Amino acid sequence: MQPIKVILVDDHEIIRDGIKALLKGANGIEIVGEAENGREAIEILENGGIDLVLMDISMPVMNGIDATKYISKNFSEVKVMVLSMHDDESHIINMLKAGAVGYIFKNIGKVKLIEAINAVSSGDNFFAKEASQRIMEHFMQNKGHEKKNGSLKDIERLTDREKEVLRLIAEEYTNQEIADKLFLSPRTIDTHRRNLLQKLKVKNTAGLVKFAMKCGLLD
Amino acid sequence: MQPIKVILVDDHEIIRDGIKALLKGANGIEIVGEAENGREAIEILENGGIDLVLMDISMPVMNGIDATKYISKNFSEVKVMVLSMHDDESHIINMLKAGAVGYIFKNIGKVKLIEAINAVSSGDNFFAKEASQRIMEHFMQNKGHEKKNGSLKDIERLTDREKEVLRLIAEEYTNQEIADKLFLSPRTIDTHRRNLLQKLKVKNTAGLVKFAMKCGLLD
DNA sequence: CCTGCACTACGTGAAAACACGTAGATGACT
DNA sequence: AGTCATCTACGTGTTTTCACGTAGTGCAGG
Repeated sequence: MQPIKVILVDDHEIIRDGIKALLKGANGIEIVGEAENGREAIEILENGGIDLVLMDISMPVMNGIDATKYISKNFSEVKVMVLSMHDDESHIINMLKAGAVGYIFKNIGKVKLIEAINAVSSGDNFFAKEASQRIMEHFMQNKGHEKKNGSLKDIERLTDREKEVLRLIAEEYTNQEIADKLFLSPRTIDTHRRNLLQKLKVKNTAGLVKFAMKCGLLD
Repeated sequence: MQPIKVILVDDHEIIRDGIKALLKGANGIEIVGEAENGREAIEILENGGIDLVLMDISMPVMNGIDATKYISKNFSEVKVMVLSMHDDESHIINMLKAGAVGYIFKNIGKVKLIEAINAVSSGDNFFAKEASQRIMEHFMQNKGHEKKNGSLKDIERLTDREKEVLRLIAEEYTNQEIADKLFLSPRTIDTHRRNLLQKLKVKNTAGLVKFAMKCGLLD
């Protein structure tokens, strides 16, 4: 079997050296190049012969997300596996959307790293524990959003006054301004606002506005 | 190391026998039970001691999707890996949403099966090639939706950092929380926020969220 | 009649957002 | 060599939101 040809993309030499050390003596895996940012990685890929890219996210010049987008569009035969320190949802989901087929963390061990490389190189996906959790959270969250019925159910639980206040909040007015428009006390608007937060189970103004838009309370 | 305790859930005995044959002699994996449907599987789980369920989807009495939902809600320490013949998107996505952490096919080989079991049992995800492709398609599809109608002129004037901050604002995080996620000072987030307000010519958080939604920065 | 709901409103205090100004570091571009 | 954009961050202060509790009024339905 041909060895899997891998390049390392990370702006820290220390990290690259660490990975090289981990993979030293691993059968069937060969590190054939290194790059300090996405731009350099793409230059290497243009010469061909690469199977897999181990990609960091935050890098100067061209970050991992943009690089991965470019690679999965222009070098579809090349697999990109993310090698990151960040386990926050936005990074993980963005990399998935960009086309990454694996996501592992920099504290990974030798055995697991080799497993992961083999998995993605043969077309499977490999997501480390924390990444998996975030992906699941993302799906669960969407599951909630899917309930347009749920949203519609919620909006029916709002009173007319509350809907009116919600609309004005989404139109960027402050409580004071809303109070003036409706000839009420700002305290009253505050109360409506708090009831809205509770009824819609959101944390703040941002959540209120998102709900208002999804329910078509605005144009 | 304790062996991984697995139960097989499939309504065809021949399949169960096949898997058992594949795993015969596999170190660290022990098949400790079998069930013909989701209901039976849950009964076994109630006695405890199970690490992993290899779950078919279409079964009589209680199907794999409902069983997986129940298991991931009530036995959160138990991993569910789907062992299916179907590679269509809806089955895969539904099982993901139900809480499955792995998805493999019935034509899998011995080595890969063991790899997959080890991966999910240690908390990682494992998705076989075709499943990965469907998941990616699902993400790409969402990506397509993102680009519907939006003031594209405006969004191009935002820097990457600003877009990232804007997205997190719309996800109901406070400046402090965003700072923690991005490893920055809250002051920096405040600055980005003010620059966003100015660039987008809006008055407050509500305006920022509306813009983010219109431009599809969110799901 | 009484109960529940919607709407109104106040007190207090903490947290967050908003509004100015300023400024160092970095890298790109000319 | 100098300008510009970007990202980072601090100081100070005001306004707004958020949290928790409380409470009067009016109105509809059992």
